[in-house]
Order: sequence, then structure tokens, then C-alpha cells
Amino acid sequence: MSDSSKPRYQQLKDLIITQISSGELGPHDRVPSENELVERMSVSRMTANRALRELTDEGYVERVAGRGTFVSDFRSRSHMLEVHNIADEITQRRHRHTCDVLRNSRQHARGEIAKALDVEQGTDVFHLLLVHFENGVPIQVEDRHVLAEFAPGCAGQDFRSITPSAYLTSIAPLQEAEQVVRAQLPNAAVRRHLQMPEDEPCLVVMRRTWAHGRPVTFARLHHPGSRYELTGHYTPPGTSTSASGGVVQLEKLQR
Amino acid sequence: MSDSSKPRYQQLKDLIITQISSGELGPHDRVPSENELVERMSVSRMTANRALRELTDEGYVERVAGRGTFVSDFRSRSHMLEVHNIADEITQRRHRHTCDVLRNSRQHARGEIAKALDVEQGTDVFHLLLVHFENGVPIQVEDRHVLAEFAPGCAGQDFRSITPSAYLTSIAPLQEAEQVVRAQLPNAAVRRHLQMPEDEPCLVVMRRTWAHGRPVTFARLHHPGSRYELTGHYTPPGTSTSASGGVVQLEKLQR
DNA sequence: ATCACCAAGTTGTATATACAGGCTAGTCCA
DNA sequence: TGGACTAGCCTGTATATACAACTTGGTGAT
Repeated sequence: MSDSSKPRYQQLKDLIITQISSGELGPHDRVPSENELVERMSVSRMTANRALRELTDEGYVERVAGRGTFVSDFRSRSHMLEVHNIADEITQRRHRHTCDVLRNSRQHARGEIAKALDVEQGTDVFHLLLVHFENGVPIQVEDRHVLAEFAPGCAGQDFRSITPSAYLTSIAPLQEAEQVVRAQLPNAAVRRHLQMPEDEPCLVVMRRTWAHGRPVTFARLHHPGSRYELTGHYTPPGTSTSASGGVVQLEKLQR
Repeated sequence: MSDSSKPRYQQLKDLIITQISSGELGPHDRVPSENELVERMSVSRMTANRALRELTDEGYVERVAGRGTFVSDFRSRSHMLEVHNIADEITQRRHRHTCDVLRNSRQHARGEIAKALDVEQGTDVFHLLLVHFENGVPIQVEDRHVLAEFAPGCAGQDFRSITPSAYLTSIAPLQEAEQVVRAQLPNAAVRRHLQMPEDEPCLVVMRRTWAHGRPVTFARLHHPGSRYELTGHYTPPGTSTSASGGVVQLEKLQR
């Protein structure tokens, strides 16, 4: 971790990031001050300052002149930013998440699915169908296909306690995802699962996720239009917080 | 602009950003070196270094040790990323953009609008109603309110040639935007403007935009669900390009 | 008890200095 | 002519130092 080929300020950053992500330092905990880092890590104050300042820009910590540096709780939000795990979003709202598993079967990919996963027709995949509830109200139908080769353990997995997305990220880190958002009327089955009135549209998110350099799962997520919305925040390139071009962050998903 | 209350490094940044956005410095142009800034601006090299380094982090410039600092051409892409100007998106697809202006009137803000713009009930606003066409097919109904104080020239503006969003960004740069995406059935008027069948839902984007530190415009954008979708791309925090947490970029809007 | 004040610690900024390493153009030598 | 080398500029990093502004907690006077 503390690669001596890296610059000193980066080593300091890595050290603190490690402590934060390991939970050793939790939100609102105090981070060593610049002067403490000077003494304990044998660096100059400017180097400690740069490390802490960049951690601030990147949202890891917040600094208050006169008081100190504290672990930001934005990181957890940032994890929640993960559009991937609806269970986390719900529990973070202090609501109750439950889930029905309607299907968990091994199949041969064909048509649209094979194309989305970029594999031959007939390749082994798992087909998952789940309904997610927030405080007992159905909020998402998750219709997901996963490459069997990538996640052979799917068959024996109880997806009521660990959502598919959590399970998949535990196998390999997410590399990249591509998603499409649409407004669509649901078919009868989805409408029944979401307990929606006849003429209510769905907000549909289709997401394709990469790991090991190739697409490994394709999910179609239906949400009831009257109970769900996507909210985002746009920051132009130049502004204070670090930026990677004009960007819309999907922050929370609720209603 | 060069507010002397701002820190010196920020003044340097502002100076260079101004030159870039005014076109005085174009992509691949050379930016003054640290030593040139030291001499011409009477700052220490570390201050010049910080200014240029932060501009690098923010994507304005690229630096090559031994050669110099050069304006990045990522800015142009970043402008395309702008989710704001549907005319640009359409022409970028080499399609034909046209536009009907159904309304351009001065009103008193009330209810939801006053609340969204964070002003007193009765404050003067312009109410714009436009329909945008792609190759003659209606693709967006733009229902927008603008603070009259911010854009007094709205009344005389011909929004067929310059879209409201282009006009507004010409008045003052966009600072921040907040948006919500929903799936909703349109009312009769919107359905007629978009020439949609009876039971087709809309993808609705509601966007509030800040300039000079306060919200100046609120737009409700209706798109026909069968002809429009949002696509995005997700890159996890750790990967190559600078990162500000998990982020979904809204790239293009089409279908 | 309350208020005013001050000292210590913290961040924020700015400067001067130093050395390492990358890149380029020009020079010098064969 | 061609190739090796070097001087000079550039960025990247690191240190020591300094002053300003903010926050907190304690001290002392009222």
C-alpha cells in the first residue's frame, strides 16, 4: 500500500483513505491535524496540508479552520450514490427493505440478452426475478441476467438477505456500467407485482455492468412512476469541488 | 472578476479560466509557465504551481513535465455533455432542429414556481412554452420560468433561433443545476403538442438552474416515452480519470 | 455568575528555496 | 552528415518559514 515510489503526500492520502474505508475512522471522527502529521510522519506541514486539502477536494474529509479535520459522511452518501443497491438506499432512509425472490434459474441466453452480454446464443446465464419493497410497498421489479461463468454461486444464493447487486460486487468489483432510462407502460405481470393502477407508467432503468473487462450482468429495473423518481445534481467543470466534466450525479431515488 | 479578497492562487485560476472561456486561449494553446507567472504576476512559484495544478485536476489544462502547460480540449466535450441544449444535441446527430414558440409572456410567479425559484409570490418572471422538433417530429415540450430580473431581454428574444438555455447561458454562466426525472402521463395539452397516443407516458425532466448564486430558471421538460430515453455511463470512483464519487454522466438523449 | 479577554491550537495562504526528472534545441565531435 | 551530449526550460515534489483568521477553552475582572 505505502509504495515508496509514490510521492509522500500521496502516501499520506492513502494512509488516511485506508483508515476511513476500513472503518477505523468513521464519519465525524477527527483526522490527525497537520502538525500531528508533521511530527508523527516526519513530513513538512505543507506536505501534510496538500494531502489533507486534496482529501477535502475529493470529499473524504471536511476541514474547519480553528477546529480540525473530520471524516466526511459524504463518502457514505457517495457509496449510496451507487445506483446499484436499492436495499442500501432504502435502509439508509431508515425504511424497511424486504424482497421477494420470484425466480432464480439457470437458462440459455438468447436474443436481446445474449446481445447485451455480448456472448453467443445459448451461453449459460442465471435469470433472477425479484420484487423489492420499501416499508412493505413494492418499489422495484428487478429482472436480471448474470453470466453463469462469472457467478456460478447464484443458484445457492439467498437473495432475500443479500441483493444480487451486493452479491455480484462481492465477487468482483464493478468496473463500469451503462444505463438507459425510459418511461414505459408496464406489462400486466410487472403491473401486478408493483400493485400499480391500470394507466400508470413505469420509470425503467436498464443497466449493463462490466467486470473483468466484459459485461457480466444486465438488469431491467421497473419502478412505479408515482412512487419513484431519479434526482440528480449538476456541477459545471470549473467549480470548487473536484470535477470530471459536466456531470449529473444520481443522488437518491425515492418518493 | 479579479476580486482582491479572493486568494492569490484563485485569482490566477480565474484569470486563466476567463482567457479559456473567452476563446483567447484555445485547445492545445500554451498557458504561461510557472516561472512566467512568477515574473508577470508577482507571485511565488508555489502559488503559480497550485493554480496550474488545480486547473489540471479540474480538467482545464494538461501539463507535461519539460514541455509546458496546455489548454485541454476536454472542454468542448464537456459542453456537449450539457444536458441543457436540446438543439445542440439534435444538430450534433446531424438532424434538423426546429422549434415552435407557443408563449413568451411576463407573469407574476406564484405557488410552485415562486417556491422553486426561491422568491416572493408575485415576483416578475417570464413564462416560456416551446415545442422542439427533431426532423419535424416533436421531441420535447419546454415549459420554463425565468426570473425577469435575471434576463430582462427575454421579451424581445426570438427563441426559434436561439434556445432559451443557450440564451440564458449567454447572460451568465451556469453554476449549478438540480434535476428530477419522472415517468408521468402527460396532460391533454402536452400530449397534443407531442402528438402522442392516448396511453403513452412521458419522460419528464424538471430542472432548476443556478447563476450568481441563486436559482434563476425552472424548466419542466416533457418527452414522449416512445421516442426518447436518457442514457448514461457509470465509472467507479477509483478509475483513471479524476473522480468525485460514483457518478452517472448523462451523455446523450435520443431514440 | 457573567462577560471580556487572551492563549493555544488549527486551518488557509503565501513565499523562498531546493532538488529530481522530463523534454527540446542547439552544439560539438567524429 | 549524423549522432551523442549538454544547457536550459519545464513540471513535480518537498521543506522551512511566516502571517492571518478562526475556534475553543480557560483566566480573570466585574
